[in-house]
Amino acid sequence: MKKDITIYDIAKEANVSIATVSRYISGKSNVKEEKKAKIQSIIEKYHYKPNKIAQGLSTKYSKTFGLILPDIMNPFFTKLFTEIEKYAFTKGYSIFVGNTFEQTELERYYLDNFIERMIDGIFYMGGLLYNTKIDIDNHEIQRKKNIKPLIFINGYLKGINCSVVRSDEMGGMNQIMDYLFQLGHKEIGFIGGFKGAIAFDVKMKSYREKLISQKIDVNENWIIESGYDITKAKKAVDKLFSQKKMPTAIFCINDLIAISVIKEANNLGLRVPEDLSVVGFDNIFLSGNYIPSITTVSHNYQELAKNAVDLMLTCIHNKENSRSIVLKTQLIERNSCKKIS
Amino acid sequence: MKKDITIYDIAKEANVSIATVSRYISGKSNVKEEKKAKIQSIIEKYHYKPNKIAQGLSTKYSKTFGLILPDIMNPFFTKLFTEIEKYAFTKGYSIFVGNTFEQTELERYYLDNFIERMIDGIFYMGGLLYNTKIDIDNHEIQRKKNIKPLIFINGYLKGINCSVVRSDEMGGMNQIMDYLFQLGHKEIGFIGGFKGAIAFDVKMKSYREKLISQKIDVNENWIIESGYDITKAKKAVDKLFSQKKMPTAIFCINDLIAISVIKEANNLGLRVPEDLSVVGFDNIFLSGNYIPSITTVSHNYQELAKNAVDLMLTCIHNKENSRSIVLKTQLIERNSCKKIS
DNA sequence: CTGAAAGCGCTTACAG
DNA sequence: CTGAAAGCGCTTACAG
Repeated sequence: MKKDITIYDIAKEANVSIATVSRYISGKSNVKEEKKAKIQSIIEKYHYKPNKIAQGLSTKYSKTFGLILPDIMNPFFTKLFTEIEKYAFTKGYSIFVGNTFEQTELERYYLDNFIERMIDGIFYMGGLLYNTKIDIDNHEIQRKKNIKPLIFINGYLKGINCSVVRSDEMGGMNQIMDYLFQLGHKEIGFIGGFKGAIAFDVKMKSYREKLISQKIDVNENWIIESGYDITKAKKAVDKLFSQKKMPTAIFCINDLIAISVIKEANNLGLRVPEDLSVVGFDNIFLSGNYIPSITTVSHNYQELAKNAVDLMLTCIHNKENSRSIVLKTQLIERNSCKKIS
Repeated sequence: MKKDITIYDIAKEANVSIATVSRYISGKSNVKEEKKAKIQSIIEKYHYKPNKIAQGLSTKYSKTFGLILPDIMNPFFTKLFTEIEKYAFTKGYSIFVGNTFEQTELERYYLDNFIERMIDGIFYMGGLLYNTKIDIDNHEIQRKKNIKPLIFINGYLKGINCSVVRSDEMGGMNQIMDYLFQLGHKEIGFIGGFKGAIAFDVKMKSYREKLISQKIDVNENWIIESGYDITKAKKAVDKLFSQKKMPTAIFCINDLIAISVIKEANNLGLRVPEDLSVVGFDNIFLSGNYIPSITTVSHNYQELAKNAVDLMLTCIHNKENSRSIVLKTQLIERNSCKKIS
């Protein structure tokens, strides 16, 4: 563990001031050509890298973002994280992720931790968003938002005026419903999520409106709020399957739940799509590799990430007012649904 | 974006020096009770949080770790990351992840980035480990290792003397082979990975030794090195399936490949396990939810993470010499293998 | 184009 | 138990 070499060492050996070295490295000011060459060679000689912590303290920008999400084991979030991380990296930013496991408590810790670490902005994609008791915490987030730019991805908190970048989940859900109608389904179940979370509410709204538009009664027994976690879905499925009358198709709030539904149907001797049609949401990389492959709605992950980061960057530098960016979704038709008569 | 409040503001209002505030917060020195109370109340009043960037610069410890891995979309890595992040957080550490997408180039950038960000230690679980041309880069890692503690998780680099925390993959693979033998399989294929990577070499060693111990000839046509990525497995499977003679069982280097194999078998009209037995490795959360559920070997993720972080902590503070910690694996028997006669 | 100096927000010997 | 001061490694007006 040898001593780090600093800008002083470089300056000394190059016979210039540290200011000159700093200017050369940042490229923001002109430096005489001979000096440039000299400095560069010494930098290379020692493999010198400027200390970003020191830069951060000095400039007040740490070049890091914080990312709050409820469960990075869900490939939806893993994918979004990956895309954000990849794109942010090209802009010189690194990411801290706060995996809240859907615990409000942990979310608070992370938020504080991010502030302590001088992150330049917060991407918020879950946690409280998935909690119905959000009101209590509004002021908490609100305070953070007053300190650092905060951008919601695929959701928002009531009462907080923030920029948001999101998929058109309403549109996606509408496509799913239309698709199921087109296949002849009128009896459609809805599994997963919790009331009060945007990801749920939006889809539920479409679900009800679409059914009504087809003059189909909503069967409340076919709506089961069971969260987003694959481990909790089994029970929900059993509950649905124990109904006297079963729907012919089930919409699942995400692909993980869809997998769980298909798996449990299989355990109970029902085949998908022969005996039951199932559709998911998110188009995680596994949905195409499941048996059967799962019909779902895809987000444009890359664009979501790019837009979120770009928006964050303008928020940081131009203090821009809150904006809302909505991206198209796409129905991915695969083999988990069957036409019925 | 209001002005951050600092230790100076607290000190001023409490009528003490910043040193006293600092001592109170760190808890490392005694501070008179009245002052404590006063300071505490002011801290709470302003929601003051010490700036970790400044602390880092001052103490030389940023309280962050860097984590290098090849593909966080693979639930094996997501899980390991989650466990490390969770445990490290309890110790006050945050994590930067460097997702290399198996590109040596990116790995170098991340390594440099970590150093620039003054991370206190590096967890290394992939990237170059999965690259056969590691020799070229040895000195690269070696240099980093001389700057910061570096711990390998589930692998190591030849020629680098480093601490490593790993699963007993040899033992796990032996269990798999014994299990297959016990079910009557003698014709066993091997899909995934690349020669030169530890995760592959160890399993391959067991594979060959076990076959030989049973006096079974190794059929080189049944060994297909196709990497670790689910998207690249399909071709490998097709290649194996186009053979005149097929094995009765296939070992897959990880569960993602196993999923891919089962899926492709299914596409080709073969049923698992009736027509073909398949076993994976890693016990990702999906393997129990696939159809059929997949027999695999599980790592003790939580212990792996805990041991790695604890070891890192002692490396940082006690400059301890390199150690090797090996954790037991466990065969998880599910429904992807069949007894044959 | 360049350098001396102040400042970013902390910690920690040192002296009392 | 406490404070003044130096230092961590940078950046950036300011003056030239």
